[in-house]
Amino acid sequence: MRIGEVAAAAGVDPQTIRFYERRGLLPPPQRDPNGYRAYEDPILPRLQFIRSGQGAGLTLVEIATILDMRGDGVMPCLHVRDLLSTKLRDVRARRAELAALEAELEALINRSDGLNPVDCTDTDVCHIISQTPVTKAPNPSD
Amino acid sequence: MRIGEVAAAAGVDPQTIRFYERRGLLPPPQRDPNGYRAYEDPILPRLQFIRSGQGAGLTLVEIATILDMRGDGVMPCLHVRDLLSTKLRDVRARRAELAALEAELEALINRSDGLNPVDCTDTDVCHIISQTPVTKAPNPSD
DNA sequence: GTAAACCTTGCACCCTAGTACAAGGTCAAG
DNA sequence: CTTGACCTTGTACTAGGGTGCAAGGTTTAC
Repeated sequence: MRIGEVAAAAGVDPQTIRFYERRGLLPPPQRDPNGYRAYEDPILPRLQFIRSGQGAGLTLVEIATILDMRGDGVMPCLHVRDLLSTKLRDVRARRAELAALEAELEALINRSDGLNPVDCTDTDVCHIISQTPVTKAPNPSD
Repeated sequence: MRIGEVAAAAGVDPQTIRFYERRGLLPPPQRDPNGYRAYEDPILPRLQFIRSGQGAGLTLVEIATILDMRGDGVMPCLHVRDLLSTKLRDVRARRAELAALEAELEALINRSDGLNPVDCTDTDVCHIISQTPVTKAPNPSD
């Protein structure tokens, strides 16, 4: 199979496949005499696995470590459990941060209902925000 | 005040102040004869406002739009309410995504308790993950 | 006079997961 | 023969919020 066929079958862009190869998630394939990449069927489950890993919130680097263990003949199960547990902790922590931010935003919006624009002072760029506690709330798209 | 004093007073790095200036969050200050930035006192509440905005989950670009409105003599209150409402929607959506991911991770981990490493097949890089639905769950650090 | 501590500019780099583009090679159809 | 669709490589770019470094100028303390 050529890269375009693989890409179409997996639902990704050919560029993404080359990108995964550079990142070590896909092994360098055989080449046709003209230099085109020539893939074997097992590439498809491998791409599927990468997507599943992403679905579980793993980064490409983390997925690569799993793939590398398999490549070295090591069962990655325990490593995967570790990764997933860590990820779960991260997700919970992030959710808690976002819950705090959500409450903060609600409070700000509610409070702004009672404020009048004319009360804005110059030093106080905007009185809706200027009372906000300086907690290090990361951006929602962080 | 020189940049180092402002930085110390605001609790940020001098480089950060220059960075904010380049990004349009701080106006280009006066210069001493030697070329050093010479700040006036109002720089401090402005830096404070930036930190408050960040605490409310706003990006530097969003904070800059608020500051620009004030600079143009426009009351940014309505704009700020819009930003905060949008941000609140984003945060809620992100929280929902993370809740789904959390449930997914819990399911994966629970299921892995009943799995035996020897059941891993070759195509199935790791049977814990390979059943994961391919939902586009962004990474928790997104 | 000299060393430390400050200031200036501009540029590169970090992270993630790609996407876009340029310049060229290859292959099949008409 | 040419057009179009495919392939190759390498490079740069995106967002976000800075951080780090190099190479130089200035000021302060001793």
